[in-house]
Amino acid sequence: MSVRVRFAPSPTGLLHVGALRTVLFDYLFARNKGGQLILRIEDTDRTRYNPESEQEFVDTLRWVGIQFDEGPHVGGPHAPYRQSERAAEGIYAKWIAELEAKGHAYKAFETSQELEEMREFQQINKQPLGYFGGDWRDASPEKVEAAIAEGKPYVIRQKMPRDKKIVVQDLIRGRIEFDSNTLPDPVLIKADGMPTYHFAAMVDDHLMGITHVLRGEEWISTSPYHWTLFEMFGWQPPIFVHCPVIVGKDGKKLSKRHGATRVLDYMAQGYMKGALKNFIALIGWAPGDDREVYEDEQELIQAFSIERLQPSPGQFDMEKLRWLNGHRIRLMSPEEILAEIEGLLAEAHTVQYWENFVDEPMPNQKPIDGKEVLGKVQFLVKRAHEDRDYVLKAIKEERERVGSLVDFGDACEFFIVADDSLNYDPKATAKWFTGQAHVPALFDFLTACCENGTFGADTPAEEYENAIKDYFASSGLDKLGPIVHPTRVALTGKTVGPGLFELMAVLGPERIKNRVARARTMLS
RNA sequence: GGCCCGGUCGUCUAGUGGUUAGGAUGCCGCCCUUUCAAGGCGGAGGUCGCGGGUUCAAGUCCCGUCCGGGCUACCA
Repeated sequence: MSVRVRFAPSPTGLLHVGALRTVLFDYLFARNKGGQLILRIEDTDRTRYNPESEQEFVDTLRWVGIQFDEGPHVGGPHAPYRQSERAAEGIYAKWIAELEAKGHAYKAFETSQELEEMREFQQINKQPLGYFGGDWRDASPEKVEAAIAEGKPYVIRQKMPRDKKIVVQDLIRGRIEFDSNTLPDPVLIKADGMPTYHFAAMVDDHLMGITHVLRGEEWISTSPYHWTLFEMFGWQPPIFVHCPVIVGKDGKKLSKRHGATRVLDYMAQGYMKGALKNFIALIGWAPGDDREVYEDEQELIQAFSIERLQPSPGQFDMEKLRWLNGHRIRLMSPEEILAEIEGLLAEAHTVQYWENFVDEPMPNQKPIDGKEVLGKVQFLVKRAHEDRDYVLKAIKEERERVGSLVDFGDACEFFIVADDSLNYDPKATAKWFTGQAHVPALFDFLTACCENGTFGADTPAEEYENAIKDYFASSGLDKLGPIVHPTRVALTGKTVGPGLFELMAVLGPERIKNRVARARTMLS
């Protein structure tokens, strides 16, 4: 039988990295097995429903490049794929009626206040918490009829078996045993007529022919309800796969204080979908050999095996993500990198993210100005429209020292900025300009080279190197540093960056001349 | 409290009775070099949560224990 898996988010908020990992596993598994991936929207809780949420899922999944074979936006043989719409079609009503007829479900008429009091009583008397039958599990038909006739609101509960060992099979943990006497009767249909997750998800999983249910491990404790529901209907249960959670640096569930949790925020920060997916797949899964870089997604799909999922929770290590992202950038051509940066800026969320960015600066770090970060990347793209070849050369030189796409904004800035608005780092000028007697002559030499054609428009880096080393030989200096460093500061305003000769070849004589002239005015 | 799940270098992990416990990241050093990186090479870092057992042999099997986490809603 063909593998069918589903991603079934509840549209209550944003799509975070934990959920991404679950869909990723769904996706990798489905593609590896040549099966189908289904999107189902679990919008049965009207109180928590967030109308923008579904769009968030669609945007995020589109960005990461996970496509569904069936779902609300692509249709399919089991439509509709939103549970609110399925409820309206009477799907759940039909199946709950069958369950009641079989005696596996019953109506319960307690008010929420009565349930509250019951819980308090249980707490005080150290009894197991939960609804184990109350007045209604074994109520006579007449009593139930009377309550209905009175118009009392009710829920429908699952009549859990008693004195029974319930064994749930989990693919990565094996048998999980529960004593049915510790399991209260869960609500299947709420007073508003809507099904709970426990009911709707299982009915749909069966109806949609789902073979493997991948979900977070927080569902383990409710899995015996789900398992027995399948037994009550006489349906073949799917294979349950409870994925471990992703936690933050302190071992607690990943939250805002660990950094971004929203998947789209990683996009905005310049992490590429391929790197993110590669990284996230490796939390809780490993191929078994020592491989961990998958440049080609097809290879990741091929390597993926659901049996190799791990049961223990994993931490989200930003440093490693950054490394993987940078590694991937280095594998790309400047053209590909520029295209990625342009694509990134075309995403509305990127702009929104940086414009509203509020940094929580670490103890002794200067805060990040989101608008400045964005501005630099936007400037890079703007300059790319004006002079694409030039910007590509700058990207090529800076490719070695970035961890994310947005880093190029700052890294390439000195290349693309107008000569008269280049920023000079005061510490750099203080170190290499002031009190350096040989620097004026050096600047004269550089200017002369620009004017006499030694530095031409197409002069390669090696010739810049030869010219400067010749000058060094005749200068009487014993180290190349005093020549190279002031030149670097004059041309870039910084002490760090690409190789001097390479960056000179990119800048060309015009810019070199202008910048040296400006630097000269800063000599004191 | 009850019921479940988990526990190998800081982190992600390999490992299914016999390995000097391997790889990656991060950290440190060396090489390269005009700087910062990148890259190459090397190093430190693990009494496999702890305690018992089984066995000639245990990270691997069994029991206990501790710690962490989840659930205990008419939320998912």
